[in-house]
Amino acid sequence: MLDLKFIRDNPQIVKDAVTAKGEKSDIDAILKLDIKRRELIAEKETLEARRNKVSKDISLAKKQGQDTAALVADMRTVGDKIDDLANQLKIIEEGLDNALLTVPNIPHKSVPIAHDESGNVIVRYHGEKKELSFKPRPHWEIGEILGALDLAGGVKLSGSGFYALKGQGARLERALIDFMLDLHTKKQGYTEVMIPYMVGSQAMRGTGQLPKLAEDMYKLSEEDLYLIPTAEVPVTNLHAGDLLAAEDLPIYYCAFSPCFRREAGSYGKEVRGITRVHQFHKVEMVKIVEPESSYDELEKLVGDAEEILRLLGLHYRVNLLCTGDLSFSAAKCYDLEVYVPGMDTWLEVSSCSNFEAFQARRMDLRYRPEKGAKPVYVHTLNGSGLALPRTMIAVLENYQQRDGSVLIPDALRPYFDNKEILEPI
RNA sequence: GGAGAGGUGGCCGAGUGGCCGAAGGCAGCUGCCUGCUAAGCAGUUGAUGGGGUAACACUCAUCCCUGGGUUCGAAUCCCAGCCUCUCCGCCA
Repeated sequence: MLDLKFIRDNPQIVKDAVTAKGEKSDIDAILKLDIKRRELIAEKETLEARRNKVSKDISLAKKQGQDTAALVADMRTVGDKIDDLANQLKIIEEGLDNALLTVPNIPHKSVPIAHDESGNVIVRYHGEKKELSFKPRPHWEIGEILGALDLAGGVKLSGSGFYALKGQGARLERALIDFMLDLHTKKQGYTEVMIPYMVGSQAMRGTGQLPKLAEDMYKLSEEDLYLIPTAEVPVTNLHAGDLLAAEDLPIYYCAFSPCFRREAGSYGKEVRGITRVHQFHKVEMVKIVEPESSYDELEKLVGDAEEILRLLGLHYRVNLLCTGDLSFSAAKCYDLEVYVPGMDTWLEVSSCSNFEAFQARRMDLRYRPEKGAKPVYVHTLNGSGLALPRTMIAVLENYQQRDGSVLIPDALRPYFDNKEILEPI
């Protein structure tokens, strides 16, 4: 959510941002509502001031035994008018709030302006494609050979878009999770948290999933609860409504969680295997920082995610998203994409974003820069570190051998009983 | 799920339907004082929104869990909901 005052003072900047992100949001309507709102406030408060004064007069007059019937009757009509104005104001403010929730965040100056993903900029590559002396298999074939992946089992249980891991596959995922969490907590300074996997609509609104992405989430019919699409939601909202002290910042959290996504409207090319599924695991990093440092923190965050890929020996690239590809809430975002030879494509395994004060304002998360100073909204960031299915794909497809066995990356072996290789079963 | 208690400022905590934005304490800030530190003394310190200002100042309104209601007037009375705690039941 943007500051209403900012929109009032910089309507053109906001309109440009709406256009650049390809969103629909009627800024002029917001400005009109804002004017109407302030008119109503002025009118209502004038009457309230009068009522407050006269009510005191009534109190005094009564003590002196004077007749107050006329004043009371008068105030009754004033009270009715105030109620009427309050009702009008409520309607206007509800409209205004709803409209404000549809205004996207403004892209940072360093974000390239373009309509679609063709405007994204690859800022760097790491490593290079593995030279394989045979035709690489896609991960679903490797998973079959290893007895690691049970696609049919997932479908049987829950329908398309669900899968099961078995044996070496399940074990490999557990090793990856442990490896990532250890790196974040022991080396990179993150505090591990475990959080609920269902959250209320207010939390979803806080991080910006609602109202826009309601169709992409699973919702319980009996309660006001949604299954989380990412740990970003509960972890960031842990501090919703808080007023933090300067020395509390920066806060670095990491969390392992399942993620649930309806992927409404997605179709086609990615249905094979486990690149796009309704439920998957992810390790997520969340940062709550002071505004001045948030862009430095974003670069560090990307570096922390990259470190995982480097330690796993994977070939990847860093993609700076252009305005048209940037999500609703983000001001700037880098995607990490890893090369997978079996599918011969780049897979997005991490998305690292700076939301500036956009989420903080929605969830009312502030801090006091120094003693006695006014509270200020913090900046929030998050990044995957990493999404598990695609990391699995990357390991399987990049470390596969001619016979279908898969070498375990060195960094992972301590987390996998010092095993070196996954053998066909 | 059943029975009771309670939800007040950064934190703890008092509160009679009208001089309550709210006592008191802690923490914070500003002075003073003690050769450091601790203690002590005096003063000061809420948020949000409107108006106002170059910016302050100033000013008005709202806010005592949330939402309704009663009243000229509600932190205070009534209703509903949410949450916390204690006891009981059930349970991985």
